[in-house]
Amino acid sequence: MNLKQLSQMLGLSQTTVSRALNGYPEVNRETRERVLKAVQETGYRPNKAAQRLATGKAGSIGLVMPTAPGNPTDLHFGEFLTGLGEEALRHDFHFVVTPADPNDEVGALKRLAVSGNVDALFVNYMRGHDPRLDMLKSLSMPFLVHGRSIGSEPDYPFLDIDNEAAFYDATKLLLQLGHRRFALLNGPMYLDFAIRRKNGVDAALAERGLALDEACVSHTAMTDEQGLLIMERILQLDKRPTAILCSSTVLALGAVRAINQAKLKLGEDISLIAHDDVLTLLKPENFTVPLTTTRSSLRAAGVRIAERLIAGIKHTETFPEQELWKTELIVRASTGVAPAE
Amino acid sequence: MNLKQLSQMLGLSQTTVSRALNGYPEVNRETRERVLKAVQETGYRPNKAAQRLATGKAGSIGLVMPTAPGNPTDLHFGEFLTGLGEEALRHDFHFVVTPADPNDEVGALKRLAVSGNVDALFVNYMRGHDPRLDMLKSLSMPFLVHGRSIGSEPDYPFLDIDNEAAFYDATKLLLQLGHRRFALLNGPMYLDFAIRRKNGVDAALAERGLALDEACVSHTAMTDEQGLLIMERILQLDKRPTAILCSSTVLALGAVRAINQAKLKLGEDISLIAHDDVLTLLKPENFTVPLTTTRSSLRAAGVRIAERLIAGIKHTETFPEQELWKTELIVRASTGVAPAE
DNA sequence: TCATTTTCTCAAAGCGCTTTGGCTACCCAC
DNA sequence: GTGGGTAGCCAAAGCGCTTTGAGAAAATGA
Repeated sequence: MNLKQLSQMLGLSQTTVSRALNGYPEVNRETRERVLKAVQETGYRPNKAAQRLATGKAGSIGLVMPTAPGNPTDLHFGEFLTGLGEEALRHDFHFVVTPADPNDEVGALKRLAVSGNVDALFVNYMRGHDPRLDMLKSLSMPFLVHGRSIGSEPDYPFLDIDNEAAFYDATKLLLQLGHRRFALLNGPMYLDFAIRRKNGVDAALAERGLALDEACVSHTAMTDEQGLLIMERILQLDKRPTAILCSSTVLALGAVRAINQAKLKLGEDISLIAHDDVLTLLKPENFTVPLTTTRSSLRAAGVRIAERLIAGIKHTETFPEQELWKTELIVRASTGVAPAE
Repeated sequence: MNLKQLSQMLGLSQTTVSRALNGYPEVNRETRERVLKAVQETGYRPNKAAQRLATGKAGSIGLVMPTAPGNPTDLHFGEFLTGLGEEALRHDFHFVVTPADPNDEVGALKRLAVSGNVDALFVNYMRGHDPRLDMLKSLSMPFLVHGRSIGSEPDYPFLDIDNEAAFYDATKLLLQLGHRRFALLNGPMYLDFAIRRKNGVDAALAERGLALDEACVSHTAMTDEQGLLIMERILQLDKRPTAILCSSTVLALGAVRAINQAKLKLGEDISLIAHDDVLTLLKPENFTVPLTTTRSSLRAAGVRIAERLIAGIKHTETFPEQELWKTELIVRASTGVAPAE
């Protein structure tokens, strides 16, 4: 069933039927009702590809899903997607998800953009001096960045959390509790958020004339396995740190396991603060010793980003183009006074 | 840059350029190379919507993502999506993901199908007597079901794991270890896999003249919170079960927490077997007491399903239309001899 | 009453691609 | 030298929709 058939059935022109469906004013009320009724009965749905071709709009948001054989599933991605979906649902939007090798994200994004089946693009996993930014700016298509790109002119629309402040505050808290030796379990070094978080830690330590020991800083994928491995290594250091900062509760999961295995008491022998993306599965309060965290909901970010992208497509974007969310520092039992030397 | 411009630039007709690009034989080798070079230089990409309209094919797989405000993110969905993506990447396919309220999956699926921007459909979270099946069969579009639908004629293409056998075997093992009182922490009752798993347990118990106590069977969302709650309740029963079966390691995560809190020893005071979807984050071997599991990789299923769907679209499907994967029963430390009465 | 506006409808063009069917050379064989 | 075959190219139709520009009918104003 297509427009032609439907209009023949009704004895109307395609024009009129199309207008009736799209809410144009120049259609008689009776006629419109007749059309709507016929649509109900026949179950007619306009062909999206044709609509897209004719209008240039398709009600869809494009995004690249980094994936490679063997790579672990990213919990954070799923949580974020849930947020996007929640909002897209309200507007009858859908996503076009292009899987891409993490090393070819710029290529994948370009293909997606020129393919002509998305109205807007979204990018995340931002890197320092991210090459995708120039490409996005050259396109005449709305886009939104989750995160930022240190080293690039901040003249693009983004939503980010204040990673530097989050880790500055967390470090400050630990300093106040008397800790002097710190470790940082961070995400991959090339990612923007990892850079900023480290900057936050560095800044807070510098104020006290302290610095991170290189042996106590790691930049890895954010899996619990990595957390375990690195923490095991760190715990074997001569002068082991008493304060641990983790870039994700997923890393913390492994780190805590290592701490337990070493028979150390979390919150007494060793303190830990993790960044909490509010992952459904991994609640910091559900750890045997509830974790102190810096918190910011990834899912909420997804909702907000979908909201802004859709507004951008409909040209109703009135929100500020750049948002920086503060994180909350929530103190639970994994932080305590530094043990005596 | 579109076909018309490109062909004018080359002094060729659109036909010839199109043919050159799509590998048709009736194009001179020289001409083809000239075209390919021009494509390189101009960065021309065919408009997908137009291609779709002209050919009816779009290189995309449609799927519905169940989501509702407040609903927890489903870890299993993400893991599966990773698998789909991994395979789609190899064939330059993408997904069109429509978020939908879990109560309107059939409607969402229909919209997706008639929208004309997917070549094939995929459905999961199958229910008993699933209403989507009739709809799918009436469509002339390839589709594939992950799971099955008990109560419906099995005349549709599917990939499923042998849930009944998995839980039959697991129960059998526990029986052999001397257990007599069982509990089952299952997924939602209306879902096919939950029904079959319960059937498996029932069958194994029946062989010994035993049966599940209704108070020891739960049907809930598969979150760790639910696992905790239910396990806490079960542990307070007068004659508490000594053997626990869990439909997911996520449920087991909560259940184990309850067991620990009750100061019971897993594998001694109480035994537990969980189904392991091989979630990246939740490895059964990483539990404090490694879990005995029935294992089948959700991600591998994703890869396989993408493979079959794409083959179906390209009309090269030669695989069996219906696949039933066996699960592995892997014994670790969470199962032990039943405690003396 | 006629001119003018308003209301409703339509035919046709166009979005960017693929594909059908036809056309022109050119070659070969008899 | 004619007929048939093949290689290589093209014009035009068509996919299903939206939108432009225009026209007929009805309503309005003087």
